[in-house]
Amino acid sequence: MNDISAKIVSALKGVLKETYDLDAEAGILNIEIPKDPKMGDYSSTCAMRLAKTLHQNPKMIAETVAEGLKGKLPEAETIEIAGPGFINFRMKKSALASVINTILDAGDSYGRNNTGEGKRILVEWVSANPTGDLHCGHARNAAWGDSICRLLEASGYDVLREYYVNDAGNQIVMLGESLIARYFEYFGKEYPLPADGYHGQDVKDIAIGLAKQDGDKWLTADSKERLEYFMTEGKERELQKIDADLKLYGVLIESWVHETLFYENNRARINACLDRMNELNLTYEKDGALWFRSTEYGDDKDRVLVKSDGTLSYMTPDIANHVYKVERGYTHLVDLWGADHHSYVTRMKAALKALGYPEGTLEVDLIQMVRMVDDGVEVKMSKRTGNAITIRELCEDVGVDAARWFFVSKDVATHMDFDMKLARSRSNDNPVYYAQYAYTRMFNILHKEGTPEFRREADYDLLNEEHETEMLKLIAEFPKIVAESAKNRTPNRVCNFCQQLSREFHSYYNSCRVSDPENPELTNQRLGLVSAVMVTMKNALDLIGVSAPEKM
RNA sequence: GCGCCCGUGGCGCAAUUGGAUAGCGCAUCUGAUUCCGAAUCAGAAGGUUGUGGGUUCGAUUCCCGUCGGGCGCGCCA
Repeated sequence: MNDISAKIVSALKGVLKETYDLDAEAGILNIEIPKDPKMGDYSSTCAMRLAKTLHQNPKMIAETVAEGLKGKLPEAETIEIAGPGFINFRMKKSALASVINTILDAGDSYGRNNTGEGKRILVEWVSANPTGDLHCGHARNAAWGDSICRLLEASGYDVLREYYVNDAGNQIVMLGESLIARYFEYFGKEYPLPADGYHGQDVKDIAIGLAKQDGDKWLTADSKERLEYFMTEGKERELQKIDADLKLYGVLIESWVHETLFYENNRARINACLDRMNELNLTYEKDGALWFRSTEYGDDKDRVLVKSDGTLSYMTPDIANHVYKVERGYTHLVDLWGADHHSYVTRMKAALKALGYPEGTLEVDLIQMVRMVDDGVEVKMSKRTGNAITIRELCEDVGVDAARWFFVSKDVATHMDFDMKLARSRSNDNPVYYAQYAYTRMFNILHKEGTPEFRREADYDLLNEEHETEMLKLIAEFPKIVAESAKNRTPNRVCNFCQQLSREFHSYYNSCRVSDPENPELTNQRLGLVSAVMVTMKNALDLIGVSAPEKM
């Protein structure tokens, strides 16, 4: 909500109270920008929304409300009724332009809002097994999650960015065995490489690194001790690479929670969960295994917690993981999982519900599959390594900005083809550059030799072009867009916003000259507008992890 | 078979969360640089929102059916 629409809302609220003795809720008073600017700058649908409760024709309500608004909204130039009961407001130019100073005062923090204040939210994402490099399937997850965190932070939430490291399962044993095999190979010795082990070049490289660092002492070492060592080293080195690749990709993780944490002290945290579940009569024994009665909480079958051989199913430590999040004071949990794990959502929600946490504690965004396509052909493997294309390769190939824009601009609920040829192209086909080019154009205007220095004004009354009005309305919407994108976790809307603002600006640039020596007054006001648009654009791009270049 | 997700111009995506004549890019056609960078702009053409019903002032959006595509239905992780 910006200053202007806030004023409209409060005026409407007052009138509804006076004439109908009605305390209208926020949803009813929602202010919109009409698609067609001819309708007005802002519009309210409250008359239509109230038709039922007031038992009146929406058009009549609209007329009554418009009548009541007379003299109460000095910022409005005209208030008109249209269609089935829209109330359309055309604002005075100076009222719309007041947002310029608001933005220039706020600077980097323009767009920040307090809609999430007091809410503690833990976002867990990426969470790939530390057994290999992150590939482009993870890249969609990583970009989306990071943008969600940026949006939540900008909206005042207390956010923790977390990565869950699956380092307790059999896959780490396989990693250790695979490394040992490659280590032996380096010294020309035989050691069986497990069939379901890791055969890629990346694992080989780690083994070679260890061989160079430690020499051949592990060839003859105690086998148990050796496996322990290669597992730990392998995991650590894989995690370092993952961390480095995420940083390269502009993704920040603050907290790494290892699955092994829950196994510490004889499974202390896991057993505490299991004890709680037993006490609540949520479990039973069958065929030598311990089961969770998840069907009583909406699942289609009961799930095994402790297998008949005494080891734990994947879910069990993960329940402890989620309990641990809540224990640290996070009341809202968000997980980003691959869509192939969708059945797991019901299971985990069931567990949390059964343990007594309120409904809605956990929300899961499922990320649909990505196909990498280059020039119309699906690319399954990287030519260089024989494995899936890694995030690092993707960044080197198409650039961080293009990669992140492409992944964030499409709703993760839809299947996606990532067009590498398009992402790579430095041409007008590529939507990233459209937005970035708008930014460099603005920068150029302001920093061109001979452009006078902008002086802040009390009133910007000369900005009468239609494009100017449209841009003012758009940049005024930005904090609302940030707030809603954070709440709904839809960073793709920020991409749309960047596109829209760029389009408006490019169009303006071609129809009006900003810097006009003949008219210093108008020039100064336009410089103010361009500065404000520039601040907004930079902040918007930052939310999706895309840079705002001054030169291209 | 059951469950979850997705169907919007030729292609890729939007649509202010139920609002007005469904928008944008690519591709196609026509134009625009003596002037802040043409990685740009202006215009034309292109649609029964997969399909059939329902809910209401109003549906791309919500509900039910149906068709098509993807994914999942382990004491794997």
